[in-house]
Amino acid sequence: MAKKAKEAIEKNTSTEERIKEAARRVFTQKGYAATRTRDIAEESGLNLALINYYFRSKEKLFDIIMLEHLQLFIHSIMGIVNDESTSLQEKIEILVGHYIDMLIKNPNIPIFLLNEINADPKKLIAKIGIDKIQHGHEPVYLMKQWMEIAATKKMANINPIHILMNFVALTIFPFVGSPLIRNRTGLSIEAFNKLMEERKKLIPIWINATMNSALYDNGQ
Amino acid sequence: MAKKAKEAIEKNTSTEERIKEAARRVFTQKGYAATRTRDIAEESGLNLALINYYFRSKEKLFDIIMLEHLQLFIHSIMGIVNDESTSLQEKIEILVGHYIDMLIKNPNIPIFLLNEINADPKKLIAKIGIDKIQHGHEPVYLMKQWMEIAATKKMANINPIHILMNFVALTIFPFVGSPLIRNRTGLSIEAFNKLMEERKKLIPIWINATMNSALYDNGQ
DNA sequence: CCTATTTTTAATCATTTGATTAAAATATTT
DNA sequence: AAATATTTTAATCAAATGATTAAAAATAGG
Repeated sequence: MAKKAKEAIEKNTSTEERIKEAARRVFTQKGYAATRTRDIAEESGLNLALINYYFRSKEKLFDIIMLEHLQLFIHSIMGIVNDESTSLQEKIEILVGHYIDMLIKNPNIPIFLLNEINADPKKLIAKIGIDKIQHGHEPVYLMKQWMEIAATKKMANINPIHILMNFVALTIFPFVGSPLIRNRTGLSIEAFNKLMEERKKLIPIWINATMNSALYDNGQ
Repeated sequence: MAKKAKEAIEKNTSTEERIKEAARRVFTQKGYAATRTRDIAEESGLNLALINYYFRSKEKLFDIIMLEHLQLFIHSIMGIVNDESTSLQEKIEILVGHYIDMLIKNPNIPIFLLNEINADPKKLIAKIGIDKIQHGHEPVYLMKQWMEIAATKKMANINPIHILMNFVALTIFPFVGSPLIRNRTGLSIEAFNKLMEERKKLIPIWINATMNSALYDNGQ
């Protein structure tokens, strides 16, 4: 372990970490199939053989990046959805804010994840058991609150999956469609991000509106 | 042109068409980078060399499929958005119905398109000029109607891009996230499609609700 | 400073993959 | 049916690509 100490000291620039950072950028941008190990070597400025020296194979390195991304998406919100001190409405506001902040920093993670999941759903589920993403299986407190409100008939008589889909769609889709949206509208990245900031406030209002509107419009 | 006549007769099963059909399936499922010309040969049950014989290269064949998909998405709705006999509200209902029907038949086209656009936005715009998708540049009638309603202050004081994003997100995103949604909820394809059918009616209501709700909630 | 260990490098390997070719098979024309 | 044109096949090529190796360089420990 000659270099272990050195790595610990200058952790930020250890060879292993530099490869991972480069791999994260390239894999996330281009996807697994379009990424060459040589792209990662070039992006990191390191020798090609070091990738296999540190990570054994392209696939093993990819799995690490994929797991990181999945955790960033799911693990990071567990504290929010299980917080017993916030209301459902507050949780929605906090979640939207959390995700939009994260997506402004990492705008191409959603399309990366969705594409890789689509490429081979079974393989991904099998390889990266949900256990590794979700810590434990405690029932999510958010769900409990949801059920309570649904029971009081304050919520419209529609499948809650619709509301969940709407939440995810309204929050994440703009980033998935960002290249197309920006091309068609001529928006700069800054202008686009400003719109996303606006959505932090708008989406919770919209979610509210959709839940209530269906209550009336659906009844007839 | 010895076989041209034969092709014309049994158009459905001409070699060229069989390759294109196989290519459509494989490219749409796996994307350009992950697709091997051998996959297409195997899927079509035809000899590998025939792909190059009929289409010169993998890339040329891919371009054809990509153009078809883009047209399916954009060209097919031109009649709807330019119809002067329908109201804005009616147009939204018709568009949602049109897209959901199309997406139930072709559920993995959106993730395919979004991924390829993301992979290299400039290349795609350059290669397949918008001209080929959009016939002419007549101002879309839907836009005119939109502006009129916006001018009468019937619409909330938010950037119309938000509403457009919401429309696309609510309609398309569930299909993009389908593998994940179905895995997490345990829904069968049939049950999932039934939910999508429900959304034909729900999304126009929601779009309406979001436009109006923001009017009030945003004012303070 | 010397030795052992770890890390890095350049060269190379074995497959994979897009594409080509020449011959065989099939269809069309006369 | 013979001659011609077209389509299909099997074999092969050249480049790209993931991975390995042996030697060189750098580092750590005594």
